[in-house]
Amino acid sequence: MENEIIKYLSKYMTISKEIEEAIIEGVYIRSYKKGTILLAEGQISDECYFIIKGCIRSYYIKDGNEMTTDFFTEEGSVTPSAYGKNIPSAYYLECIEDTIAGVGTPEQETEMYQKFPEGESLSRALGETIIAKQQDAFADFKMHSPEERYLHLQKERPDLLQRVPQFQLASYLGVTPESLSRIRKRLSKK
Amino acid sequence: MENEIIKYLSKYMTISKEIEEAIIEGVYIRSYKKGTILLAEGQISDECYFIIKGCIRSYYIKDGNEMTTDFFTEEGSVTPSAYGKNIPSAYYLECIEDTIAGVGTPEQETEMYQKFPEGESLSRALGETIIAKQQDAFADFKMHSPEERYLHLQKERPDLLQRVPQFQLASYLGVTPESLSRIRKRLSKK
DNA sequence: TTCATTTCTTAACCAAAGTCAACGAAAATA
DNA sequence: TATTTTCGTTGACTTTGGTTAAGAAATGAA
Repeated sequence: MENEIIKYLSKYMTISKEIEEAIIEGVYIRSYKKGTILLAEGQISDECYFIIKGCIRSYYIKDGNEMTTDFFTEEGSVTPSAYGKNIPSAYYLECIEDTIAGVGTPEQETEMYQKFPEGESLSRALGETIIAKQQDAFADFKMHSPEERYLHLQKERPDLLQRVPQFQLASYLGVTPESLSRIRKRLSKK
Repeated sequence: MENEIIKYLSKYMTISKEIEEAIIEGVYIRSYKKGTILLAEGQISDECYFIIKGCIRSYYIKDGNEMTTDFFTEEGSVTPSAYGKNIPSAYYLECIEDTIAGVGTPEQETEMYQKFPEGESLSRALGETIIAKQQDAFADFKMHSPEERYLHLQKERPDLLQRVPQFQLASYLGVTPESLSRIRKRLSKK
């Protein structure tokens, strides 16, 4: 299980044996039932997750409606924006499938940084990559119509169309469930 | 001038006298004429900016049209997503006003990290803050109609409505210039 | 200042998305 | 399994935004 985490991190920098061991020691593995709320709006967040198996959804609640902002699946990491900051979270994190994840805490992170300062470079590099990806995703969103966004999702993350309820995909794509249904109908006729 | 940078960074962590001096030594101040392209699509980016005075716009070009993704003004920092990564930039950076900025380079940064490892914590903290802000902005965008987004902009960054051409605001808001014109007309009648 | 270019506004038309409501299908739960 | 709730689809209607085109206003350059 921990190997998955090392594999993931290796994409961003060379992981020494020592760091590898520190990570394996520090991170603990947990499993959650489908429907588990990992973080609720207003809560202080003190955990971040690395998904080994399953799917986590992040969403806001606006006017009583859920507004899905992202889906995280295998090999994805979820760091709540309020993580370790002692400020209440603006959004929810929910396991929409039975999920197994590596769980990290600020304490464990700080401890690791003290032992291995290189860890901080890693976090920084990872953070920069996330920023770049988010910028691209946002620009892409603005540049395309809902229909184009659906097609793009179909191409890039076809698994989501299978494993995620449609009304959650709808808000993720920035349309109503009715619209998404119509988009799918329109596309199936081509 | 350098004081502005220190003031900005102080929001995110305590800056010791030593770091302060290192920053002042390392960062150099430049001024750019309105219209200067700081970074073009396809270019390798090796500079990041801290705006002391002026305005920088980031935009993609899609089907020959400019697609504005952000405006950075006084006390804002601009780190191209490809900064220091040796990969070509996906977007442009342009000064849309005469601009004075502090300029940082990867070399200078690395040098600073070696002298002051705390600098890395600072970068990390700053990066996390940027990620959180981006997430919120993206969620907000999806949650609101173009009209609501315009009102929000009017409330949060009223200066932009004055200093930025409307067609650039339009793509930033995710609508055509014609639509933005109509939205403004609609709102003026209330 | 004058001329040319760019930007903003308006109008007409069309396509797409939002809204409201109804109904059947699927899934969760007792 | 039966019952209840949630989810997905469809239809009718309204609102909004995209497109195209034209002209007015502002901007910048000669």
